[in-house]
Amino acid sequence: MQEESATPDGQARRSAATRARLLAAAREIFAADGYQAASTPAIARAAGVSRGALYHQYDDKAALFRDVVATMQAELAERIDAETRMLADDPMAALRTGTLAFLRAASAPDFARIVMIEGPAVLGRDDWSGIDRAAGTATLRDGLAAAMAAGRLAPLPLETLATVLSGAMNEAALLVATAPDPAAALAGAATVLDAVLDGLARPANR
Amino acid sequence: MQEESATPDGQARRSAATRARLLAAAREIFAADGYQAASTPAIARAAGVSRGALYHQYDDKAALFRDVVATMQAELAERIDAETRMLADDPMAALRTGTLAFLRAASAPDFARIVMIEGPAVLGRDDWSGIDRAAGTATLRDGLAAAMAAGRLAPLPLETLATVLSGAMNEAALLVATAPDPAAALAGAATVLDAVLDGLARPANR
DNA sequence: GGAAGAAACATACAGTCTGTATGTTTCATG
DNA sequence: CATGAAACATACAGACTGTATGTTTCTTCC
Repeated sequence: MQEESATPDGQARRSAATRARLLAAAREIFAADGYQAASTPAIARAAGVSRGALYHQYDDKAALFRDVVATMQAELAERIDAETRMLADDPMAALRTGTLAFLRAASAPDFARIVMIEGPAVLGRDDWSGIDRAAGTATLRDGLAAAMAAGRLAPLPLETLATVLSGAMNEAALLVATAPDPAAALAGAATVLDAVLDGLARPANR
Repeated sequence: MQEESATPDGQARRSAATRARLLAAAREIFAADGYQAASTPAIARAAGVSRGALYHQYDDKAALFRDVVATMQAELAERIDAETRMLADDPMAALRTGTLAFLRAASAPDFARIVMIEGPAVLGRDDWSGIDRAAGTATLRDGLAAAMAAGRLAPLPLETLATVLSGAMNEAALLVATAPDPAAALAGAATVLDAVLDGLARPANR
């Protein structure tokens, strides 16, 4: 039933393999050099394919970058989902756990630079928001909706709240990513974000 | 005693004039096309100077962009300062007023794109944070420190709190900037941000 | 007031990159 | 196995950035 590990032989497999090589190489080079300084010759060389193969698989450099961003966002969402799935009955606990999981994953240097710093600039704010809403913020929005429905969270416009909190969490992750002492920074960021959530929380019986 | 309007004649005035022309032209073109697509030939042409003049005044394209960002940040900080200066005795009111002033100013399309979206990507996160800390976030941090000192705000690590709230406010401004109904979006964003601040507030007598 | 030096500006050039156009190999299919 | 298409490789045109070199304008000092 799985479609990924089924190793579809032939051209499909060939294409998938080069795309995978390009994705891995691009991710590394984009993270190290930034979008603008990452040249397509360098990426193709690192991937072990020609530049022609790159332009056959992707419309342009931005499309390759977009695929990298979408892949990383999907990986992150999956990871957070896995950590919060078992907490469906306690929405506030799920939010707190999800926040911590997000901080840990999103503060990885490559994620911070590629997805959060360069993503909006390269893809444009709208396109980037679409990817983010489909992956990262979706999880957050669902969590907030659940908490609000359970009366554990102050009633506020959901989309706006999700966006604002997402911004706060992104900035916190970037802070952790560049901190000299990441562990301490992560603890501090978690404390502040928990305080923000607490401030918006409502007691269980009301 | 004024040094700006004193029209320093000669070469200093000549340089200042070309820099001003370049700044204005660059601001417009960066806002319209983005950093990457904004070519130095186009900027020089729009400013009415040669490309040589541009490279004489600035080390490279990024330095010109940096000057644009710093100028816009300084303008914003000055504007917020002016609106909150008279509220020094009520720190929470100053924070709320400042938030609204920030949302109004930072949701201008050119500010959103140049300073908030492209700034970190072009200048690098650290350099951008330095400019932001010197201008925008400084005002916020001072306001938070005052409120905390007065016991009106939950005691939290100041720098982290300022960064996190700054992220929330930036994201809110971007939301307003691209909203179909900016007035409504601004009201919603202000409501959410006020709720966040309220959640962190402490009663006056304690 | 004029000559020497520096600052501001303009032009020309080298190197690199992006995206496309054209050619070649590998695979699918009847 | 021959035909067509997909995947890949190479060659090319156009554009841009940053620098090097040349010219004009101002300053300064004798």
